[in-house]
Amino acid sequence: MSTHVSRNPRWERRKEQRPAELVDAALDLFVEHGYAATRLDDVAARAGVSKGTLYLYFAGKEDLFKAVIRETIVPLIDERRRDVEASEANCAALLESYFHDWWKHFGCSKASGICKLIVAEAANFPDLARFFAEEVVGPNDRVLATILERGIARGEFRPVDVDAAVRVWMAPLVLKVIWLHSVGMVCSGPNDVGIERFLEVHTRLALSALGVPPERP
Amino acid sequence: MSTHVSRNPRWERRKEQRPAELVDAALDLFVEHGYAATRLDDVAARAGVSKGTLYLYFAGKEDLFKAVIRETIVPLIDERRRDVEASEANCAALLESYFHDWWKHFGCSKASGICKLIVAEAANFPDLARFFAEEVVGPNDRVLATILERGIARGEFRPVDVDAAVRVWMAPLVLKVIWLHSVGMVCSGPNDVGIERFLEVHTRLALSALGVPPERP
Amino acid sequence: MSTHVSRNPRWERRKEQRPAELVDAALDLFVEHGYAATRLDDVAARAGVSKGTLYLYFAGKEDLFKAVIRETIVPLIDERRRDVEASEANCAALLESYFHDWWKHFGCSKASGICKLIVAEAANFPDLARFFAEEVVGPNDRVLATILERGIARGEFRPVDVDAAVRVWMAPLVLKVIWLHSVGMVCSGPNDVGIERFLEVHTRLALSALGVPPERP
Amino acid sequence: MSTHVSRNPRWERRKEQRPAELVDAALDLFVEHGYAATRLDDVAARAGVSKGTLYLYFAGKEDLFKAVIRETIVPLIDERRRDVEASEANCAALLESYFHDWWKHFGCSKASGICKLIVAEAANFPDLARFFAEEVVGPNDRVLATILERGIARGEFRPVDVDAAVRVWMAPLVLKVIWLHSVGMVCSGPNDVGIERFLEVHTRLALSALGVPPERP
DNA sequence: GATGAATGAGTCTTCATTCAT
DNA sequence: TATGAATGAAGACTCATTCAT
Repeated sequence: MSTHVSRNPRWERRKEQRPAELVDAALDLFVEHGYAATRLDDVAARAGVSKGTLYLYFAGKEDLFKAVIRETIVPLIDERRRDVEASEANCAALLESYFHDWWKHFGCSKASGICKLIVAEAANFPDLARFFAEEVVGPNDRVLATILERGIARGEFRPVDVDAAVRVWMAPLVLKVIWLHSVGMVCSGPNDVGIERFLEVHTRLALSALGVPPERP
Repeated sequence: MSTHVSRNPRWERRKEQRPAELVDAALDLFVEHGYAATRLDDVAARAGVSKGTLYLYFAGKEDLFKAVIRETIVPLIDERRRDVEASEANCAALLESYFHDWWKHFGCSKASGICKLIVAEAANFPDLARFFAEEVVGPNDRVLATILERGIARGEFRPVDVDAAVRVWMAPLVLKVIWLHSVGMVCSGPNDVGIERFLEVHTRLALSALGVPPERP
Repeated sequence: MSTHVSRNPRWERRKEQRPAELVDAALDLFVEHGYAATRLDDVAARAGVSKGTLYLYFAGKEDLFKAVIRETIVPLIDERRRDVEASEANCAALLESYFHDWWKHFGCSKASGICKLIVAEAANFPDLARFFAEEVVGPNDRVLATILERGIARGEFRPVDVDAAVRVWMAPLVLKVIWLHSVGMVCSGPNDVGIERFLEVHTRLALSALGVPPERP
Repeated sequence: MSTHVSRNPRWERRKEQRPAELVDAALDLFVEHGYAATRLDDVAARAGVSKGTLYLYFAGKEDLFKAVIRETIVPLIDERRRDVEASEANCAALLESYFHDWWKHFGCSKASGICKLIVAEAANFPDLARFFAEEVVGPNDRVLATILERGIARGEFRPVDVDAAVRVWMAPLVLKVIWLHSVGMVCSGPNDVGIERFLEVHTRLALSALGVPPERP
């Protein structure tokens, strides 16, 4: 094993890791400053490479942006879907764990900052917004819809308008995410409610509306 | 009461209206394109003045942006509070009309675009975000909380965690507003639900959770 | 009359002259360095304005380039055509004066540097090449063709293939122009021939080929 | 005769051919796009090597460009001179075949693109322009001068100013070459004349001017 | 020798801001 | 007051050149 210590070579060859490192750096900066206010120089610097290197891996700013979405969000949605498909719990428990897992695996991850980003930049980058709506929002809604449909079919839930209910019940989670990555970053909001209590109440209200009485342990 | 007779009333009135016209034009463009992508050239053009004139009334882009937020949002909050304070209906009806009125007077107005703006630019304008949280979100939440507290106190509603429920139940409306001003502008989302049906379902689910059975006509 | 001497105002307002000044500066630099090697910064500097000002009058580099052609060459061609149409000399004299005038008004002007430019950049800016071929080369050739056709019709010239002869007889002038703006700029060519003698010989050879015997004074 | 047995003949031959292959690829691209618009990446790719390899053989873009000019043009000049020196035809026939051969061996070859290159880049590469003027234009003109002088000396041609006539009569061929590699690449020019007819007419007009009557077969 | 990942200076272009008129 | 011509700093992107492998 060589004990040779390299004397600060001007750069290092890391073809494999570079894209992921760049996407990672870009995620941080895009989420923090928004799309327009993020300079590619800074992304490169944070990834520890020069501006030019970035262009070896991505065609430009928009391409990088798309890569960020593809690499960071889409896998998380898939994961969520697989979890629910594999679950054999009763539907009330499944709904509860869905909300909690959604938060645990996505909501409180860095990647959730993308939601704010998309909302902020949709008008200027319609392609990205459409991509996000189709690849993220649609599939994600489908997972919750599956739970509701299953519960209603089994008689565990009172019948509801599933499509509308999905939007209504995803909203608190999504807006919480958006809030935390925007206003929540600069001030503790008025009557801020801790996430645990928030999820608890949200779940309880939804189950009540579905006709599931509170458990008494 | 002034006895001053203006020599050129039309022109002077104009002068007093200028700032409002500029704020109006700026609101449209900021909502549509976001802060960074909005050019002052375009704001001036839409207001029918030259770019230089804009600088007679505002110190710069930031100042204009802040004016837009402050001038546009504050009046709406006041209006919302007065409406609810004046109501004397029963609480279920009051809740229902609150959601519908919120939409009718704010959600579908041009001003609701501010929500998206704040979220998108919170990181770059922290003081505005704080202002918004304190002056808009807080008071607005308070109105809904009042309704819930009154309903619970009167025994019309089952007891709930009011603060948390307020956040949960405002979220669908707020996110809808944000969505319509962003992704909704460039594509019809997946399982899009019309606003009427959306409000209906939302109200019904909330009332169910509050233990109010559906009316039978 | 004011004796006030302005103390170096940071800039001067010259809406009318600016475009012409910029086109002028651009002509110099484009001819000297070619299209790609000319920096807009330098064009602006030579015109005495800042880089930004250039963009007030031209959409970009290519637009500026087109303007240079339009403003500097096209008028000269028109002038040539009007001269010939108005002439009432015999055709031999007309041909001779055409060659000399072409040189005097165009060949030795700064504008003739465009010929080299077009040739050099045609591949990268096909639009410009086509524009030049249609607006400059075609009309210019037509003028010479008119002279030849008139001479042949009147029996002053021996019949020749007019279209081909036009290309053959314009070539020495055009190539001379191209040469002087390229190789001729950096060295006095081998067996360089002064322009007067060159025109003389060219005219004489052409007239000989057309069957016009040399004058004996 | 070397007794050295190369261990890997194919690979070694390759090594010796590399520079020529690179020059060849560069000629194509320089002629097609000009100096500035040609990327070394593309040159390397066309030669089937990596960009780095190019730098093993040439100091940089300029060096490669100079190599292209020098390597490509010199052999052609020599060839042209030898051809004419060897001819024993009468001078009218010799002149005719000179024009046609010039076209056949040089004008329609890839190498003729150099003419356009030199013209386009003379200002940026003055030493190349001088080299071209001395090593190419001079010797080439000399050949035509030789023909004219011989014809006049033998009484086959009417006396003319040989130096000037040489420039006049080379011009149509050279300009044709330049045109075909520039404007001709992107549009069929106005009153375009096929090369055969062009050469025919050019030769006929020159011979007429030299007092050689058309042949009657 | 050969490779191609990495570099960074250089250029076009945009737009908030200034200021002579 | 109002104008809009002029400014210049800033950022995306390119590509000749270098150098670790």
